[in-house]
Formats: sequence, structure tokens, C-alpha cells
Amino acid sequence: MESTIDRPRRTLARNQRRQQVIEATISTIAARGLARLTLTDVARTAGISHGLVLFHFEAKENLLSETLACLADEYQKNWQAALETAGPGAAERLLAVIEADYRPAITTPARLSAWCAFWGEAQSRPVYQKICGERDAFHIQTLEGLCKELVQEGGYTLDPVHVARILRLVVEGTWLDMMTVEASYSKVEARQTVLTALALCFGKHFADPQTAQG
Amino acid sequence: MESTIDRPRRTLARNQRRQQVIEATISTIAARGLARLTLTDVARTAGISHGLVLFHFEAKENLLSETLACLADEYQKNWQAALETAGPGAAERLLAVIEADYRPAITTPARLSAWCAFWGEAQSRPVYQKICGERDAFHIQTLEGLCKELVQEGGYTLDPVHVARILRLVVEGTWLDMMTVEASYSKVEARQTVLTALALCFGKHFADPQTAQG
DNA sequence: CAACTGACTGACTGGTTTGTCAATCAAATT
DNA sequence: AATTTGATTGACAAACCAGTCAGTCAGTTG
Repeated sequence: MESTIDRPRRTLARNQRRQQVIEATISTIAARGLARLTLTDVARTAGISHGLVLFHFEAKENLLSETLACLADEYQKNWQAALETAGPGAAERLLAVIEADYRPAITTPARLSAWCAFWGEAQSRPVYQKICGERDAFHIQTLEGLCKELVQEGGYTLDPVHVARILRLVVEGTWLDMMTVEASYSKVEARQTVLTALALCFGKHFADPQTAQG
Repeated sequence: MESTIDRPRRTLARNQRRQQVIEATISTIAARGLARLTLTDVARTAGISHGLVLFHFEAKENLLSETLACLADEYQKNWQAALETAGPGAAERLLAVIEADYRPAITTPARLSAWCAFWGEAQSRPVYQKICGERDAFHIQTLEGLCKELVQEGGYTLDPVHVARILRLVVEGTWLDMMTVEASYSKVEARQTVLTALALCFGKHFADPQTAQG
């Protein structure tokens, strides 16, 4: 008897199909941008009719919101998971949160590209702003908390809010660089840059990759 | 005899009208985003017919490219002018280039918003990438050069490329923050963050605003 | 003043795109 | 096997929008 369960089905379960369409949306945004995105594009990428996309998401606007929410969820779960498996020390935990941003599953070219596209459009769309906003606030709060711990621990004369911001911006910035800057650099270079920033901020806790090697 | 020169004319000179339409485009992008931008929107903002927009720019795509080129030009001229009027020392010059990014004329909400919109769309549009790319490369080169000078001058054990990148990303990042992050902070806060970063990188040349005050 | 040039308008066209819906089909249930 | 449920399609309607163009008008030049 052949298996009837794991053979690809013509009709998929609701959640599976929705996830598949969202993946197709991410790819299509990466390839064509938000401005030129059409439902027919998305449908073609997913290998289904455009009517089915609307059947599952009601409206284009809704599909886009849910796609962004999916990306934001993924991002948050990723760094939170990293935080949970990290050791108890503030330094370890800060490093874990930062390194989580460079995990391959998160930094897919298509995902980065889609993320940037939403970011650019968010200026004029409160809906998008709100989806990212709450999760962002939590992320920032966490970073600030860890920096505060480190400042107290190491007796640094630094404003934890400023330092947390600097570190976050360097991480986010290297993301964007890897996408946009023409002569783009590698993920290794990006992480080295972040480690340099960490060493500059918290020299007693982190060694500069430069001096550590040479 | 009344003046015939400075009275507002119904028909404008070619360059004047083009500039006006570009300004209208920037405002409209800020208000509606690139994805929903229509020529009718732009025309309404400029107070002219949408036929005239096409008369001056041939095609929508062309209007957008020229608008982006205008923003990029403006940006470059701004920091280059700041560099020319700065003193001879590397520290002064670096500070001048960085502070130029916070001049009010450049950091208009509409301009920042439009800039972000183009940035987001640039992933999938080589045309946009190219317009920014060359100018960006020059900007990065300049920053790296100044950082290199400072490193030699102060005997820091730092990679100038990494430091230049960190500083640039903090500046760019505060820009984006002021636009996107929900509980946004002020331009003063942004500049303080950058000064903190400068002090962390080049402690012998720049004082942390924190310790300088307290 | 007459002729001319170039800016300007607004109606129109063709093509594209979102969203609807009736019909179809696969899978589960009875 | 018959019925039901819910996914799926493709044809269709309506809206929208970029781009065209014939004709108008303002400003200039001879």
C-alpha cells in the first residue's frame, strides 16, 4: 500500500497554503519591489491562480500586512530563542541577541530585501508602522536592559540608552549595507564590524577582533 | 510701469517647473508612499494637470529617477560644502561631514521619508541602486580617509574601515529612527548618540557629551 | 500688431489590476 | 456510493492609471 499522507496534495490545508502564499509574496517583493507587486505575480510564483490568493487573504492589502507580520514574528522569535539558550551573564546574553540577527534563516537575501521594502513604505502607512513598532520597542528595551547591566557591572561611564542604540544601529546598518551598498561586503565583515563596536563600548567585556588576533 | 519679471507667471520656465514638480513628487511620496503614487497625485500637489507632468518628464519612471538623483545630489553637495568650510584638522573635518547630515534643509521629514521609500525600493531596481551607489561610495571613501588620518594621528589600534562604517551606520540609523521608530526621539538625542559614538571611537579627539557635562 | 514658440490642459485610449463569482473538483464524512 | 465541505479555477466586471494628442493660451519676437 502506498502512502496517502505525504504525497503532495492538489488542495492544501488552509494554514499550509497561507504560509506558502506568504513565502511567495516575500520572494516576489524581493524580485519586483512593493510598487510593482501584483497578485498575479504572487500567484504565479506560488503556482496557483490569483483568485486563490484572494480567497485566502480577502484583499491585497491584507496579504501584505500579514506578510510583514510574519517577518516581524519570525524576527522576534529568533532573538528571543537565542536569549533563552544563552548563559546567565549580561555579556553573553547581549552577544547572543546580537548574533541572532546574523543567523542564516533570518538573513536570507529575499527576507532582507522584503524587510527593506516594507520599511521604506512604512513611512506613509501607519498599518505597517504599528506591526513593527511594538515588537521593535521590546527589542530595544531588551538591549537597553542588557547594556545597563553591563555598565553597572563594568563601572563604565556611559549612557546605556545611547550605547544600546549604537549597537542596534550598527547591526541593522550592516544588514542594510549587505543589501544596498554596491560593493557589498560579506557577513563575516559585518560581524567583525559589530564586534569592533562591542569592544569599543564595553572594552572590559569584549575584545576587539583586531587586537585579539594580531 | 509694473514689474513683469517677478509677478507669478502662469507658464513657468522649463527648469523652474521641473524643480517644482520634483518637489511635489517628494511631498507626495512622503504622504502616500512609492507604491500608491500616481501622476495625478503629483500633479494635484503641484497644482497642474497630469499631462504637464508627463510633458516635462516623458514617463513616470523618469520622474522618479530624476527625483532620486535630485535628493542624492543635494545630499552630496551638502556634506562636500561642509567639508570645504571646515578647518584643516582631521577631527574637525570628520565632525563637519557628520554634522552636515543633521542640517535642517537635508533632514526635512518629507525628504527623509522619500529617501527611505527609494531605499526600500532600490533592492529590486538597479536604476535606483546606481544613482545612489556612486555617490555613496565617495562618501564612504571620504569617511574612511578621515578615520585613517585620525587613527595615525592618535595612535589608535583600530581598523579605520570598521570605525568609518560604525560612524556612518550610527548617523544613517538615527535618521531612520527619527522616521520609523514609534516613540521617536529628537534630533538633539540623535546627535548626542553620534557624539557618544565618536568619543568611543576616538577618545583622544572627542569628549563624550555625558562626561563633558557632568 | 502679427506670427510664432513653447507651456499647458483635459478628454480619451489601451492596458493592467484588483476583486467577484459561478462552476469544478478533491477530500472527508456518512 | 452518495453527500457534504471547502479548496481551486478561470472568466468576468469595474476601477484605475500611464501615456497620447489635438487644441488652447501665454509670452516673445520680428
